[in-house]
Amino acid sequence: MAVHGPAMTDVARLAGVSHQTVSRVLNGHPNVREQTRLRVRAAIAELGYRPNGAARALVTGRSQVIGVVAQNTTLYGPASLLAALEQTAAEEGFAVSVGSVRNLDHRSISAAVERHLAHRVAGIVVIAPVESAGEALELLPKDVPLVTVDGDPQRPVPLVTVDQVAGARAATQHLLDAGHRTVWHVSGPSDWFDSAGRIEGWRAALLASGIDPPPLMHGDWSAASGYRCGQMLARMPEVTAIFTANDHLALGVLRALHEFGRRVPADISVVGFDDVPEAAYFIPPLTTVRPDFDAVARASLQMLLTQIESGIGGGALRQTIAPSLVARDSVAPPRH
Amino acid sequence: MAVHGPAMTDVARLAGVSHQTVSRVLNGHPNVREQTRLRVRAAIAELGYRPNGAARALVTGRSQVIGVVAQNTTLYGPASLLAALEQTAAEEGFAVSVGSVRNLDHRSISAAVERHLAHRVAGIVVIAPVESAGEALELLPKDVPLVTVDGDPQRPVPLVTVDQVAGARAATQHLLDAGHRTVWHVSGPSDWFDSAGRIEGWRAALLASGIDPPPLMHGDWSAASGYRCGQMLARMPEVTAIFTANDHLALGVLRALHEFGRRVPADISVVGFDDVPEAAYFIPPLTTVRPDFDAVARASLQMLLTQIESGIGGGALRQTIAPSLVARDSVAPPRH
DNA sequence: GTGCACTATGTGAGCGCTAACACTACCCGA
DNA sequence: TCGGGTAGTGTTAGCGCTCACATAGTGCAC
Repeated sequence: MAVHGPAMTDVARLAGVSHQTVSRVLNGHPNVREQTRLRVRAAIAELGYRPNGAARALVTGRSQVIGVVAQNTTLYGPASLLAALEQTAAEEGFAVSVGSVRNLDHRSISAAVERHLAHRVAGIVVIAPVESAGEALELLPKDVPLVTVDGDPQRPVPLVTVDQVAGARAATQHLLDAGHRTVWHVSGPSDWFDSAGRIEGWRAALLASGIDPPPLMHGDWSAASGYRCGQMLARMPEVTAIFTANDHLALGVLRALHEFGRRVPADISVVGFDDVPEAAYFIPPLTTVRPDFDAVARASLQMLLTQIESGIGGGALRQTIAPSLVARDSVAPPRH
Repeated sequence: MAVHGPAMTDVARLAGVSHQTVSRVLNGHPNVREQTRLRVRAAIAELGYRPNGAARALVTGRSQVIGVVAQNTTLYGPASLLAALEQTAAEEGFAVSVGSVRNLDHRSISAAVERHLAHRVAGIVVIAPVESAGEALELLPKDVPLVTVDGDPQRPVPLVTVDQVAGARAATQHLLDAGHRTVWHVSGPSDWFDSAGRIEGWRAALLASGIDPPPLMHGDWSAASGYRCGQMLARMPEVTAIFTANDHLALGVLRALHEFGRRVPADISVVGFDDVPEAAYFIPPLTTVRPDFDAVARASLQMLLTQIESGIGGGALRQTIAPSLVARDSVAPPRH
């Protein structure tokens, strides 16, 4: 099938040069006469020549592909990150190959990475938001450029992450500033670093104001679990402010409060995290924390490219992206 | 950098056979003695040998990679589709390379496809929900396996699509069955086939009941546009039933209705489309239409693999996946 | 002019693999 | 007994490209 397109030698013949000169033009080498360069380009255009990435990958040992390992690319955060990563990579001339995994356990991660290595990817980005992923990463070959996103801050692996702690602190402080005596927290799954960071920031903000944190409510990112937690919180008259670990949890909480007749923000204020596009259209519009996924993508790709170019695998760089608070209508002072 | 791993010859040497025998074992060829096969496998395991995909792609002219072209992989539909596609492809031993594009115009699509072709992908899946994408596809080389998802039903290109018409008809009929005199529709962007199909289904259901369709409200998939349309609909006392082209539009509509004091479903019933995970936690829980993304992914991959194996590029197959209605609390009979 | 740096281009090898074919046993029926 | 299949394996030739090196041409100091 597939009539093989023209190869470099065909271009060379048409342009009246050697294949090597064509290669030089393609790779932007100096020491090619302007006139020759033009002739080669013309031949490329005329033949519709397209360089064969596989051949290049074979000889250089690296393809212009970046492998991404992620778990649930349907969630808003991972999906945004993936899209941003792809966009940024494309600008740098890299393609992105996705290897999604069902679980972020040792075996799954290793298998996904192996698959990427078989294709000789130039580097790998692992979106590894849970504890179990960390172990796998340390056992990986050290000679392949690797960056983790939202991974374990404790591990000696290059890491780019949203500053969960700062974001959560800002959210909590925002509620305290509005006059609330304390802030309740509906968290994400306990094994996610994102959750842990948000819990930590929430706790820190309260402690900094001399407030003893109230009991933590555990959710799992889903609106369903937010709803369940919301049903409990709605029945507690002393609750006036809730910070949820993401917007979907907030949605569930909002509905539970609505059902119990607790008005937001008149009776209870709510702050979310993520700023999903719909957050502005919740009832009421949700005040939330917006992580900058583009910045995360740019930073991780930059880190990866540095490794690729310098030929280093696995330094221990670290970069943190500060999120910003987006104030909407779901926060108001408490009524006494 | 990257210490090159062992090659096939290394395995061959260790196993005491020729590299060709190793190749045969790897590719599951017959005519290899069981004992030899075992010896080779042992050598592979001992060396941690991993076949070089680039070399294979070079010689066969096709890599074990499927390219996907999509626009906005942050939207729930495309994201789900992409994830499902990746999952299914992995099961078949294929990797998925994403090439997202900003616009679905001729040039962008072609460029993305070109990028995939440069990597000699085995096949391409284009998620091409708008008119302008169609043109680009017809001009593509005919010798590369290609499947479009949610594309133009009119074009002679293999296509897998959700049955938008049937879904919309079911949604509309569901509202009529509840006793509503007519159903208003907030549509998606007019250049999307998904929109067109949903409009068609809505119209067909009304006409089948002898109802003259009311004016169409144009949205753009976003909650923001749903909100704007909702503000108009909320002020029209005769409106008792609304079908929105997706759940996010419904969310915007719900908020607008809420602000105007129109209760859902007591005063107005609403039905969405997509069944995003949060739909069950809208206020009230949203009745909606659920497309089966997994089925779409499976069907398109199957179609692609058939082409790849048979060496045919571009037949004109067509497959339609029926969506299902998910009834929740946002629909009730009208009050007289 | 000779030597030498420097630019512009060509030549040859080989990356790791598969496809085509060659070769060696061995078994079988005539 | 011998021709001819067939299972199991080896040999060779590239796929299209980059890298290292070889070669020609140019400018310039001595």
